[in-house]
Amino acid sequence: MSENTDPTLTDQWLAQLQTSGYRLTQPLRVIVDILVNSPRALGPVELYDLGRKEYPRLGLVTVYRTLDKLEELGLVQRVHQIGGCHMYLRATQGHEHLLLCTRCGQVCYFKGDDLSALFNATAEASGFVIQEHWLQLYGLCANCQS
Amino acid sequence: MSENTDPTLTDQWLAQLQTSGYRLTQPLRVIVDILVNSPRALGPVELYDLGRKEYPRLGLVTVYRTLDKLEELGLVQRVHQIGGCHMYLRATQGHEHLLLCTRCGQVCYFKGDDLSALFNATAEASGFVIQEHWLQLYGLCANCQS
DNA sequence: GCCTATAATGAAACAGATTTTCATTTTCAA
DNA sequence: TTGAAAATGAAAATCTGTTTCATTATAGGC
Ligand SMILES: [Mn+2]
Ligand SMILES: [Mn+2]
Ligand SMILES: [Zn+2]
Ligand SMILES: [Zn+2]
Repeated sequence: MSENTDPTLTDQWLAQLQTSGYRLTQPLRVIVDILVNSPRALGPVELYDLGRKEYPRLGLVTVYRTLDKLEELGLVQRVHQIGGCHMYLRATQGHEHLLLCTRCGQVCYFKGDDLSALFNATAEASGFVIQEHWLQLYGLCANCQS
Repeated sequence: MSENTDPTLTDQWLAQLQTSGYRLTQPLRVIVDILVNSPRALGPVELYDLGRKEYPRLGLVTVYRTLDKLEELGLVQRVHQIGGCHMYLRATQGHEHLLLCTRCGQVCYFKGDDLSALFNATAEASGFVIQEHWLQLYGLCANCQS
């Protein structure tokens, strides 16, 4: 196990996985522990490399399968990268959005956007019925500003 | 050439490509014409199939290379799909965002979001300097509501 | 604690998307 | 018109992600 700075959240995830009918295996525990404690989004291969430090015979296939389970349960979400494919990150809680550091990848969760006026105006102008919105901010974290 | 409903914009793109040092080839013209006139985002293979109707010996590699050029010049942008890889679309002009139909893919460009209050509050709370934002709305277009 | 049904794993093969290589063709400025 | 250089397209290579299947680990019943 790594330093496990947040055992409570790890346990919550494991409990939810078990409740949902999944078995708690060693590879699963390792992957959950890494994701819960990561300050930034991780790609499958990154997660695989980190995971093998804890559990050397981990397979990349298991990483993909575990990410699918966690995404299905809403515990992680995809973060789309500007260039290519996406990475995974602890999901936002309720109505939160992401603020990502463009230099180090540090992620910050925020809430408090009220876009209803914009939605109404846009719906009226376009004739669309608006169902969802997707908002993400980019910037420099406190560390990376120097 | 297809029906070419907007020759002016096609010409603008070609002029900008030429100014940037690119040669105006037949495959390039075909791809630009399709993208300028598309009402929805297209994937590379879709674009390839459409392109071959106009220019049968078009290669898929050329589609990829042309999309790179157009993206580099800011003429097209990627649209991230919920599941996997992205598609390409005429880029927004200035400060516009996208509203996409979840059923037929129809795209609508809109402007008028004022998120400055949110940016200020979030910057203060997080210590980040905010550089960019990414906002995309999803809904049902007028046609798809029935 | 031991046993067993079955879920989960990982190696290998497969599939799909994108990139690289390289010989040939096309563009465009002289 | 000509030729240097850019662009093209076929084929091979690379990278991601998925499927298959034999083996292993888990959880629940004893
Ligand atoms: Mn919101
Ligand atoms: Mn994406
Ligand atoms: Zn940073
Ligand atoms: Zn529609």
